[in-house]
Amino acid sequence: MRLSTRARYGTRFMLELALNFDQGNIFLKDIAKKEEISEKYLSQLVIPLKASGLISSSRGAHGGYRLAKSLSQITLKDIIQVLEGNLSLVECVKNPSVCSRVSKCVTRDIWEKLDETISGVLSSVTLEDLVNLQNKAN
Amino acid sequence: MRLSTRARYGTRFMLELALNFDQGNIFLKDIAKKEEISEKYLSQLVIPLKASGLISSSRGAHGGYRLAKSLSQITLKDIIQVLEGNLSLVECVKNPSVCSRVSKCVTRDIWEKLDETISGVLSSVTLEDLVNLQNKAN
DNA sequence: TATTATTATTACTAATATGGTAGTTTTAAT
DNA sequence: ATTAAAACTACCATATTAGTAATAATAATA
Ligand code: FES
Ligand code: FES
Repeated sequence: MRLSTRARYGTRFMLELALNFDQGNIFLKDIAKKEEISEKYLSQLVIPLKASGLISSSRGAHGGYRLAKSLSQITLKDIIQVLEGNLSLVECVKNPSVCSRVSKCVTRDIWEKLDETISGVLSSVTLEDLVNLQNKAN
Repeated sequence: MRLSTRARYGTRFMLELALNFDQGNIFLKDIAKKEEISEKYLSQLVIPLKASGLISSSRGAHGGYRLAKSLSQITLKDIIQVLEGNLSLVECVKNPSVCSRVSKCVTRDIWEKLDETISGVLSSVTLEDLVNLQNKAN
């Protein structure tokens, strides 16, 4: 029950974009250095983030990445969902066909409740919140 | 971010023990059959459950497993903690030494909050609750 | 227009975790 | 002694995770 490095690194990438929201395009290279994340690995994570419309990019010199929405419109749930694929702790909660026991399985009801709780927390935290936390810390 | 089969199978094993709390020792073999779980695999999961004091066992003929505490004293958190080792979604929350960035990392605060929320839900559900849910369903 | 700096794409790989199976030994009741 | 169960030990196949490497496409600019 671990959050993948994809989700964690991706969140930190998004936070860096948020902290530099008014600076135009930011180089992936710079974020990788600042956050101590492998540049090549990070460049994989950015693909689904772009495909989902959370960020946009420009190629070539003076290229880079930027948020495609305002800080308050991007939640942790958005980011993690894109990078982990499916937020559910247990496959059969969102995809009942994988379990033959769905109708008689009490534990499934609990996993479902847990999923909803986690989603609730993640969707309540926006990039704006993270930026505010960061600023308060400094 | 998936709950392991260890945790899920183990929970179902514990639920079966709970449903038969007054029947004395229950054979692992019978639970494995009823819950459609590999007998050999399940026999690995009971080792930590026994070591943690949640269940006890008897060998030999007329042996088997039984809960070592009352239904209301065993929570899902107890069970999953034993089978997953560490409930934390992110290693550095409970073990700060693994991350060099702990002091300046805002995301860690969020992961910590999320951990607490999950623990809260899991420790609020006892085997007694599961048994009641099961009985209501039938 | 050649150069340069960036993102984009593709392919591979090492390490670890997961989800098992198989066989043997110990124990306790009959 | 026999039998039926848990306990222990060892192994294994597969999937996932985390990462590297090389190359192509693109866009600014000198
Ligand atoms: S865990 Fe899927 S139905 Fe029980
Ligand atoms: S994730 Fe461990 S300190 Fe940021």
